[in-house]
Amino acid sequence: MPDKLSRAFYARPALLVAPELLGKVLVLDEGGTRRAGRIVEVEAYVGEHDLACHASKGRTPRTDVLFGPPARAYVFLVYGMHHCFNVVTDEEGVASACLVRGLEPIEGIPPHARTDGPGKLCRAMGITLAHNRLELTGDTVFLEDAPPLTRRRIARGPRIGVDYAGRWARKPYRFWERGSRFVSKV
DNA sequence: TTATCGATGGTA
DNA sequence: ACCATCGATAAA
Repeated sequence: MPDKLSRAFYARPALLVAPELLGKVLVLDEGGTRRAGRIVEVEAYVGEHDLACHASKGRTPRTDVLFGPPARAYVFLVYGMHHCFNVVTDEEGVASACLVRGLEPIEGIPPHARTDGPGKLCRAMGITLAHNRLELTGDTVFLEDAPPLTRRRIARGPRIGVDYAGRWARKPYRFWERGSRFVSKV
């Protein structure tokens, strides 16, 4: 049984955590059901000054969890129907997170469910607002350790869907496993 | 109390 | 290219 990622793993800058998340295993364990997938695509949202980060709108009931301690889930709803799952990173007070955008199914995911996109993977895993703010050091939602990807297997580019964020939209804060078919289509 | 707007995805 | 659909947010 692999180790659960500790608080210390998350308590670092999002840009450092993001590429290291590749290859790690996201697990949802509820009511006797265990669903798991290997992370193949992530984006870093680095703080209040990052105009693409929800925290740039200030500390509100929604963004509060981003300002809190690391190792918590940040789940939000976009377009009224799609959930997106993030892990909160860095020290308490630094409102940063990593968005998981692609998963390679490992366990408990329905055979035809797709996991190549932030909304799709949440549907496949059964992640909803009910999981928002949960401690990733707990036993319901967490990440399991796995060997890091070699640098040559990691590709990097601008984040998706944040064109409104000006120069922040162009920063290469998206990381994915080169060649994986579970990376979101754009 | 009401209006605006998405860190998307499915269909055409 | 269009649009479904709803919570958060800001304006009124």
